[in-house]
Amino acid sequence: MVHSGPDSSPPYYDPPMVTIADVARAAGVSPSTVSYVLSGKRSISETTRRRVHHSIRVLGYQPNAGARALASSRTNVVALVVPLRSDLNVPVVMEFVTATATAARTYDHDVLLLTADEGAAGLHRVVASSLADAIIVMDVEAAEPRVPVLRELGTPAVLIGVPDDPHGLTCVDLDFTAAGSDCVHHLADLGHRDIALIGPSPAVYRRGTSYAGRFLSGFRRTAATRGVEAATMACVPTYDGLRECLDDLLAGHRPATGLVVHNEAILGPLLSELARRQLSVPEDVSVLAVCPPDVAQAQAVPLSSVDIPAVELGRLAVELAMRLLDGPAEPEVRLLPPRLTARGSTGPVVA
Amino acid sequence: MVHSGPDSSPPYYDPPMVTIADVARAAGVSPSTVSYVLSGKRSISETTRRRVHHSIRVLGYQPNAGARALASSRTNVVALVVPLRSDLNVPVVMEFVTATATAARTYDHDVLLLTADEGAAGLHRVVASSLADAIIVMDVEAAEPRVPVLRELGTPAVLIGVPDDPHGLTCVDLDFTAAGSDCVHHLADLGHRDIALIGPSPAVYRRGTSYAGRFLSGFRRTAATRGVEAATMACVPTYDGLRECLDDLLAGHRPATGLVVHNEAILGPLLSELARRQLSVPEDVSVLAVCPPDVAQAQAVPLSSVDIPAVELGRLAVELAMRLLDGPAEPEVRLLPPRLTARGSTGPVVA
DNA sequence: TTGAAAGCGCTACCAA
DNA sequence: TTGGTAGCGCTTTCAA
Repeated sequence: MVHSGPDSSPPYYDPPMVTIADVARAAGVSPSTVSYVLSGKRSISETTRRRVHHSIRVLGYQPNAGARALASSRTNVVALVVPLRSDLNVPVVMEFVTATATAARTYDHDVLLLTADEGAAGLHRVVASSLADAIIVMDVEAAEPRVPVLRELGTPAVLIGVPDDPHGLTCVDLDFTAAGSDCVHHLADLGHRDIALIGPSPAVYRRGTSYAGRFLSGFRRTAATRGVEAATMACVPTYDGLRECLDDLLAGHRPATGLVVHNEAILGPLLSELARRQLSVPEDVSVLAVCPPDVAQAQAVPLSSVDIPAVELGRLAVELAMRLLDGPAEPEVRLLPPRLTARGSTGPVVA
Repeated sequence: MVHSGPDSSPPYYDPPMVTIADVARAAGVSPSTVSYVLSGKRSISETTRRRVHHSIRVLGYQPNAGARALASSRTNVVALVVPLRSDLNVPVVMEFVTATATAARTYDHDVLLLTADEGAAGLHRVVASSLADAIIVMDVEAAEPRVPVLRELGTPAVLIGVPDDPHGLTCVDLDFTAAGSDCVHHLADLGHRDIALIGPSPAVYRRGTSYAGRFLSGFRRTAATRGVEAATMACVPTYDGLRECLDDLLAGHRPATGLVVHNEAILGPLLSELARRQLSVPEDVSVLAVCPPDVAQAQAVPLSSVDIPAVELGRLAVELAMRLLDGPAEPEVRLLPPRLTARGSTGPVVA
């Protein structure tokens, strides 16, 4: 006997597609009426609306995305360009990605994922093929090569980060300049006269990553203002890299008593290494991190930190993108004010 | 004087859309010919092909995705469902996501991002609205609630992870059972008689996350075979959680001399805490991790580890999805054999 | 308040 | 080897 029954059915068969015409027929109205019920673009009598909604539910109707995009020139998709770099803060990036996707859904949009390695060509492709209505770009550099493309594409776009020339573009970010400044103030207020910034990987600075430079300049400027001695070092995110940094920063005749760490990946190693060197936090050295709150909490010593509000930024980016889609809006650079939370890893200098 | 000039132009204007008809006209052929040149679905004379390609390049033509999807019932998009959980291994998830996106591009596909919080409804939505041709699902649980939906949708799908009943579904994953087993063998071969597994968060086990259970059972079974004493503990991924684990595992009259760590987030804290307790690795205690190689390398002590091949898995998942799209294919569960790399954190028991 | 129907840009069938 | 053209399912004008 030949195999038969449910198991011999082909693995994939097309499920019966329900169209707007099916709904219209079932509800006893015209397709255009169904369309208008869905879009709300013209007034519909209460009874008609109910009948239509009922049919939609019963038939399990879902508008065909392609057809809708073709007819309306709106895809209801936003493209999100994520960095591939591993020297970036992975958890922050991931938080951002999920926040964006979640926020997009609240506006009835989906997210198309682009990787940064496609570069400007990727942006072109997505726009020219009408795959998305708007673009959100992460990991923006100071001299961002994608910025001119974005401008000439004329597609609604939101940058996470601020390039040197944000003219005509919508950007959101944490106010890293203020963050750098706040960190210095916090430590200076506690009496520290010798502080140090342990920054991201040299590669991050080298390619002019927007936030790194801004944090650095806020840090330096305020250090000068407050008259504190401030060393700054890029730090390769490995245990050895960190060790080198510490050797430099904690040696000498005026070792740093306060460390600002703008490099999430080495927070753990830093605390281990300090412990190994018999330095206790915050008695011997204060540690102030720049990272998401949950990361700060999870360390061996809960860290005082300036939050990186990835979720808020994601939400905000989507919100601004939607505003751009709704019609011409003034380009703006929106910087969220930093929030510093003391968690016990920073304290007064012990004489 | 009223503002005028380039600056007063509206921020977004529709760029002139180039259609297949434009290309056809420019090349002096019919639209269908252009279409066939692009799809390769029928033979085209060399001269025609060249003329068409030339026009495409000159005009900068990009096929409209919506129109193409509507006409061909193929979106060239795969949906990727990512977990939102923060108790998961974020870097692994991110590696996987980027690997998937990159691999998809090599097949001329894009990736639509879905978050797991949409659940089965999200799968429904994407399929019913023809947003994607195939679905890749991460973070699969043993009694995966999305599995029945996936089966009845009949859409090509690939799971990362293996549910209890993978019947009719295509799955890829690391062979975690073998991985658990290999870890025990490695330590037993080094002479360890008392070993322990520090696993993922209790929440991960509680919801029956596929890989966690399989690793655990491989670990236990082999421990029994080899006659070694094997403790197993779930570990909340915080410093305190870890401390508790260690208190349990290293105390008693037969403390563990070998630790297998299937919890990436606590690797750093673990090493710090061991150092704090004056236990050196591997002299006093061997540590064997399950994590991506770069994470293992970056620790204070480079860790012997079983690799989690996120990139390979992403590629493979896409590859299998593409195969499913090409026509009926046998469902299969593809488990990658584990690879254990010794990096010096595991050694013989010191008597 | 509703319907009819003309496309949106592309694919793929039917002809040649 | 090529062209003509009928749709794919939807939105949106134009008319009633």
